[in-house]
Amino acid sequence: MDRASTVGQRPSCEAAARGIAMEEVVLPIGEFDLEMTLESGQCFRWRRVGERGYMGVIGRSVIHARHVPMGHGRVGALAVRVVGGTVPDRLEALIVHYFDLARDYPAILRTLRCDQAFARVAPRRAGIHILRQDPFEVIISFIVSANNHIPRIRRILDRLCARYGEEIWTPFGPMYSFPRPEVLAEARLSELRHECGLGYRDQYVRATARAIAEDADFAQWAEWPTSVLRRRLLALEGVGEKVAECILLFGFHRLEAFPVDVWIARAMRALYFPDRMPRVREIQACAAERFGAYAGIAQQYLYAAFRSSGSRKRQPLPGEGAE
DNA sequence: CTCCAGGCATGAG
DNA sequence: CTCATGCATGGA
Repeated sequence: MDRASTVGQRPSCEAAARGIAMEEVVLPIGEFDLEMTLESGQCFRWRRVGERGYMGVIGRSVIHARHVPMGHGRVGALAVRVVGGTVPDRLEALIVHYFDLARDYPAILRTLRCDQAFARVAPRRAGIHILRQDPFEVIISFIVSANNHIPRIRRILDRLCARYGEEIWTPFGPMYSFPRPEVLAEARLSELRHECGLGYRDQYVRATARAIAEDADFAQWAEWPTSVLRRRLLALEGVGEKVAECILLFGFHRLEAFPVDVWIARAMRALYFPDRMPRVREIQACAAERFGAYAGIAQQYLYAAFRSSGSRKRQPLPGEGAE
């Protein structure tokens, strides 16, 4: 039978049209931990498939990635294939770039661990990488993240993509690209608010989408110095201090950016300000001094350590528990 | 029921 | 400049 006819209305879905027998690319990954990275709160749209697998959208490609443990060695590998959408020319290069696999995270972690307080609570293994996500997706995602729970952020973004993104067929069901700025710019507020569940953030999302859609220079933002870019981000509706840092770190790969949320404030207080709650400015100055150009990576390890250990109530700090 | 979530915009002092 | 308050929503 004619396979292509089943997706005839969507000629762009080459991977789907050819079935899922796409070749699998296997990459060495060192200490990289796919699960920790994808569950670290920097991205919201990857979803678990099976035991060790994850599926997500990178650009117009749907990627399935799974961790492959290697024999008796400590390090494993990453098995990746395209299961929908556009087939990239060089899948391996795309994956190395997206997961930042070429960077020496273990060396960075060793440097960060020179700080004794950090070393006490940080993991020994550099499992979490900073992804190279699409800037616009990160901007909208973290506007949505403000004063919100991660599970709900996920649901809101899923609905946003299903409604305004483009459908990409996969054997696991439909996936969606992230909506383009021009599309969100035209969205109806009531639809954003009630159908997508954005609540009072409806206006922030649309206004920001409009600002970016109308800014012919947006593609150049990635070339701007961090301080200039930070200013520009803060001018977007719904983007404050914390969200701007998240966008710098997760959307523009500025590894010195240091988002301070409630968890990081608790962590930094516990580590460096035991007898008082410092201001955000102090926390950032402290982070810049101690973690320098890789403050953002330190932040991710701190966030992971404190978020997972925290169930609302007073808790022993990670590291001061069982010793 | 209340409280909180990877905060922000706004207005008062 | 700093500080307090309201805010949509839904899970705990």
